[in-house]
Amino acid sequence: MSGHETAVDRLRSQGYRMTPQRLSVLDIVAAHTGHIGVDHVWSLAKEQHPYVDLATVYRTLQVLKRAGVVTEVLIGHKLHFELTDLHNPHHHMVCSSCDAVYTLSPDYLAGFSQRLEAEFGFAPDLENFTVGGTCVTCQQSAPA
Amino acid sequence: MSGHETAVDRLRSQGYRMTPQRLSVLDIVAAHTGHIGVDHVWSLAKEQHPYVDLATVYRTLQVLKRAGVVTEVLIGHKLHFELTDLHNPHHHMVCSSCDAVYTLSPDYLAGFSQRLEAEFGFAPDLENFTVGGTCVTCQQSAPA
DNA sequence: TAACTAACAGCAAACGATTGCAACAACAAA
DNA sequence: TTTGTTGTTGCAATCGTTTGCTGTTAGTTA
Repeated sequence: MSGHETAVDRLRSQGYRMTPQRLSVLDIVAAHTGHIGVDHVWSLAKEQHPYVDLATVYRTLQVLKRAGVVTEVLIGHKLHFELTDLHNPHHHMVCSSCDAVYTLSPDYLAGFSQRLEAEFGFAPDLENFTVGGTCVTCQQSAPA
Repeated sequence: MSGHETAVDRLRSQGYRMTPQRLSVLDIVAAHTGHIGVDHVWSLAKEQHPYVDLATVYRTLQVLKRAGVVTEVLIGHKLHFELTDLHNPHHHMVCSSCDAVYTLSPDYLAGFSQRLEAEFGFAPDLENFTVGGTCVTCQQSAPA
């Protein structure tokens, strides 16, 4: 019905329980193309569970993130989430001027990641990785 | 006396004004070896200016960051700052498990940065860049 | 099926950080 | 030195996010 039995299984196998609220949040993020803001998730969740608390939405999203089911993207000062696409992994570039989000192939960071692992034993969290900076458009419209 | 005339000049040339509060914050960050948390800056600043507000400290640090005088490091959920060392630039790795901070030579990201510039015209803000992840110690003590 | 227990939801309070506003002060120009 | 303008401060309110607590519920066991 929902198409993410695997996600539910992964959650359960890690000792998490499936509650109606969690299923709802998972459905919302899964149904949304691209990243979705927390308050947007909340307002959609309230349509199904009017008494669902914002804290529950936040906690659920962190649980889903920890389980590897969703990916976190920090846009401006707000957290967004998207369904983790195992078949098409990518990182994010976010323009700190206009909040535009660009996806980035893992190729761009593979070498970097391997060097950190090899030389420092440091395992970077690249799944929830975003680089901040300034996009082309904003560089042209507001030169230094 | 303070040893950062250049920093003060840089601020003034960008249209910023030098207030006692700003000088105080700048002195505190400059006198501190390594990164220092915002609340720590505040408590030290209050010794000289008892009525200085936390908002002023935050605003001042953002001004100093925008002017390229200090560098921002996100440790856990708290902002830290250090004097930008033009002679020894570096990035930061932060362990999300134990909050340990490691410095990283710019060499590790030079290629990455150049590719983003060349292929997307995206100018990453590498000066205030931190990679999150798990350090060696925490990987060993808490295996997956 | 009923009983148990660990995890969870809702609520409210707290956290770190940012912002709007009116009084104030730094700097330049006269 | 005085004046004027514009950036800055302190204060309080607010933002987005996290956390402690208590009653509730999912999933297990018998």
